[in-house]
Amino acid sequence: MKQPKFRNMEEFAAASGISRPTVSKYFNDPDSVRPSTRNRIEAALEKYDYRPNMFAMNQNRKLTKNIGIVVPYLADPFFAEIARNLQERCILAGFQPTLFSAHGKQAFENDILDSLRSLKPAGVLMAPLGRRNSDRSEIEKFCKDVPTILFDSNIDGVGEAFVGSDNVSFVSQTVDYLTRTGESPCFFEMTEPANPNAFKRHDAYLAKMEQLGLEPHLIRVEGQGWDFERVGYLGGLSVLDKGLLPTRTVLCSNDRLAIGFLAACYERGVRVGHGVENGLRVASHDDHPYARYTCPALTTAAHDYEVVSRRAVESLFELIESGGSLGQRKETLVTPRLVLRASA
Amino acid sequence: MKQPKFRNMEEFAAASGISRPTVSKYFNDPDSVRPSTRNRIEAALEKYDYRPNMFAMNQNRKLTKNIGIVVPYLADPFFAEIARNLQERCILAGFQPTLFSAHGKQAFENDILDSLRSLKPAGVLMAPLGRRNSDRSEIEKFCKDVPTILFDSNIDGVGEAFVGSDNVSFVSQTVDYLTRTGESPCFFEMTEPANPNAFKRHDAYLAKMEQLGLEPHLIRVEGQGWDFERVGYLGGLSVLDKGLLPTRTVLCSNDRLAIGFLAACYERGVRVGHGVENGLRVASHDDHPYARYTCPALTTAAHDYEVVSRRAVESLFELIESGGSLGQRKETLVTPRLVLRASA
DNA sequence: ATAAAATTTTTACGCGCGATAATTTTTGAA
DNA sequence: TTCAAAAATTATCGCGCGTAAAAATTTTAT
Repeated sequence: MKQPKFRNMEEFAAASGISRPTVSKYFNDPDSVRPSTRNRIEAALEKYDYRPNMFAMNQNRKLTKNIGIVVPYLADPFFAEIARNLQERCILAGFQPTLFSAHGKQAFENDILDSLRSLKPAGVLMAPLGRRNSDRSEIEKFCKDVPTILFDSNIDGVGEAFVGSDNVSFVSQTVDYLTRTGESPCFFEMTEPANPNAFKRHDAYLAKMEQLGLEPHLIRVEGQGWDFERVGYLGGLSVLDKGLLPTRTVLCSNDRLAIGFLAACYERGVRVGHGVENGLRVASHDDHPYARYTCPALTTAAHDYEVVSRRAVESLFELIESGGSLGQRKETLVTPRLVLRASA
Repeated sequence: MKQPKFRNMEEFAAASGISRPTVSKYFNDPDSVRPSTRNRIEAALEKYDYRPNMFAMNQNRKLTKNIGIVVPYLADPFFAEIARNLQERCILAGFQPTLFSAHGKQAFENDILDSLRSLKPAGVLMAPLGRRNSDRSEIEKFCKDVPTILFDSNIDGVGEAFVGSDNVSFVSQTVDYLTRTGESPCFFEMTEPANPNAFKRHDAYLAKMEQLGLEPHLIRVEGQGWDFERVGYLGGLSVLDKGLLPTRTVLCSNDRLAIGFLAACYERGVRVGHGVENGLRVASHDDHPYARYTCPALTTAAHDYEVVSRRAVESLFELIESGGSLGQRKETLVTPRLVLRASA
């Protein structure tokens, strides 16, 4: 059984036989004290179980050990997964990450920026709602105050760096694959996407088709918000019922749309799959955690979650160590990899 | 354009013509000052844009406005959805929620408790990893220090109250429905579930079958961790290939298992659906956000997210207002509702 | 109008820790 | 052993705000 807790650092320092400023230094950075004293402090820590008051700690520190992680929509498993990854890396580096989700709404995103300011974070990792949905001027102001790395979705010139997957490569790989193995695809997308990467993929599809000397076909379905599966499902039903598919190969802008589209195909009895007689081929982008459990399993281009999150955190630490400015805004694009499954 | 920010409350108070202690009172509880002075402060707030330093604020306050929300696994859309719901409610009530995920690991869960202590939260909403996976004694100690409401998964006697869905009712409804519309189901589950509700559902299945005078059949598949879809998929393949299904009606312990199982059925060409010739019927529990996009769409019993989150937050506020103890530990079980789709 | 009640102002202290400067001790190399 | 560099100690402030008590003011009731 451990000693009753101390009321403050003074008492703990006394009990461990070290002066308070040294203990304070230790908590700020354990490596900043001599190994022998570090051991003594850690021995006392084992014995007595004391934790500094984080409010008092952060009040006067120029730089806290807090890190903010902001995602646009946490109920999207893609963001849940990458947020988990980022959090773990921050903790391992001795920081204390706090997770925020804008839940798809600009008002929340702005509220989060306010909350973040009062956290006085050493740095922020932010995946914004995107160019069209974020309040650019607010985010810009925020990035002037707080060292911020954008990830997943870029806003030109905002933040000290950007790390994300290469949307052009996503589309290029899938279109290439589909074209080589059969008919080239039409592109299934939302008319008003919530996800900003959708625009880049749209452009990349048109460019790639032009490069290949092929005629592009866009299938644009109605719907807004973040309920992509629903949009893909309803749009899919409508497209199938009206016979609007210009090709038998469909490339969806993202996996969540594809999940809905495949559900629509199943419901209408439309067969889907690579090598399926008279079947549709369906492919997509992201490698959503559920992409391998669709029917049939989804051929898609996969984010390299591991590399994206590692690079983002590395960039942030570099930024923090540099004192808040990197001089040059750096954009890192991680190359996705094609994952072949049964759907195309 | 707003004034350059003030360095502290003193300056803001001076600029707004109110004394600092009164301003302090206002930030602690806007209703504790006279309406006329409240208006004056809020007018100044509009004009000058000042926010109190949250670290200095919380340092001496006995009770902060912080609320901790802890879930076992944020990448599970069920928890993502309910966390979102809880967060919104807390914000509306003027609290500042902070979200934590244990990522399925006991060590993380314990770390979170430590972080929470130093947040000095007014209260905590916690969905623990569960009786078998949580460190009961640690959570118990924590609940003694911090007013805590458990939700989703109960640990007997721990916390001031529990709010969750009624697992018995889940199973009772699905078994009843399946039995009335055809053959009664076998029960598809994991041998070592990560999710504690699985045990309750297991027991409820056996009890229900006994009550109906029917013979229960358990199909228990190997696998551990939180990758339920994978477990359901691999287990499904194995069961189908070995012809181990005792009945043509399968009730899965939860939707994520069912998603994997349905993928296995699809891959093996096993037809599934209500009214499908020679088809399997598959049903489940939770109404996972993706349950309507499986192939076929999943018949399931649905959590009432809305009610569970509302009740949990209500209980917490009651607990906070009562000063940290309700006297009697209250357990609230919300009744799920059957959602009929194509799979059964 | 006057007394009583409610609210605000004034004044002052303390919280727990970060930070600094001056002093003393320890370390490690010559 | 000697001495300079490195580290720890002592002493002392200040941060921004909560909080408490007493005095002054405003509001409400009579």
